[in-house]
Amino acid sequence: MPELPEVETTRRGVAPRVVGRRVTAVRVYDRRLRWPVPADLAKRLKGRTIERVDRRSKYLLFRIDGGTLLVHLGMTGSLRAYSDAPTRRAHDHVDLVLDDGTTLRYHDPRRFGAMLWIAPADEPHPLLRDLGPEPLEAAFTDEHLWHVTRGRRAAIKLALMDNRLVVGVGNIYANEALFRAGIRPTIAAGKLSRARLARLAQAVRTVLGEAIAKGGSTLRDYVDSEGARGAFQLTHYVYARQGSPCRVCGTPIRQVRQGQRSSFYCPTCQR
DNA sequence: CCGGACGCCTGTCGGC
DNA sequence: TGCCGACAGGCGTCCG
Repeated sequence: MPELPEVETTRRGVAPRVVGRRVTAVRVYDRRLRWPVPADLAKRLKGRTIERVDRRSKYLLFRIDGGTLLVHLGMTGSLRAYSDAPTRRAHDHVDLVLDDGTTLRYHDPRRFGAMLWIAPADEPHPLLRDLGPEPLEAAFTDEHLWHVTRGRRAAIKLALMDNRLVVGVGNIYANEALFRAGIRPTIAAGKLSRARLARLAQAVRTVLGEAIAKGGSTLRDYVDSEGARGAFQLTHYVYARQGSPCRVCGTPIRQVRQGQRSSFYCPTCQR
């Protein structure tokens, strides 16, 4: 589900609801996420204040005095802040209750997400240690993308989705960025010229930026911290549009498999 | 090191 | 109507 724009939208929605608040109760309904929710999570959090909410890649990092609560939304996860939480429904797994009565609820049908505690002694955490640059920060330069793709025979789309090269770009936005850059997803990364990679880096920035502005993409499950769906899916050029006419030239969009995932491209606009 | 495939899990959809 | 396989916003892990 959530790629960088959806996680960032969640962060922006959640932060003002939780920062400065003290955790008064923790309810774990189901510990069976990607890794078990720590048995002592309540002990770590209760009585502590949430000081900040950061994002690194697709991880949400709740900075709390004494450590960090790491939350990943996996494919189908969502975090919602309720002033008046309804009774627990199917796939609601964890509640954090705050001192003003707000309930921060983690919901995830497929349970590919995670909720972990990072103590200061665990830093740098293995999940965060080897991540590449943030695509919307200065470290993600044309030069960087060129450098890390030299000698790579893997397809450019798979390279874009490799978190060691650049983070946050999942299946939707990899496809959309490649369309905007006019690059076929199947081309070997190492064969692309500096100029084409510069165009791709720019496409990644603009696609992610526009998606954040529209609250992300909602295909099925994703909702933001207030329960609202994203709108960016309405402007997808290729993702899930196989057989439909390209919005630019009218050629039917093609679908292929790469690395067990679907790729979509316009055979005319992308070479 | 690199590249590719496999699970993890539930829900949905299309074909028979 | 029911059953069955394929597929879905991710990613750590294992294999060659």
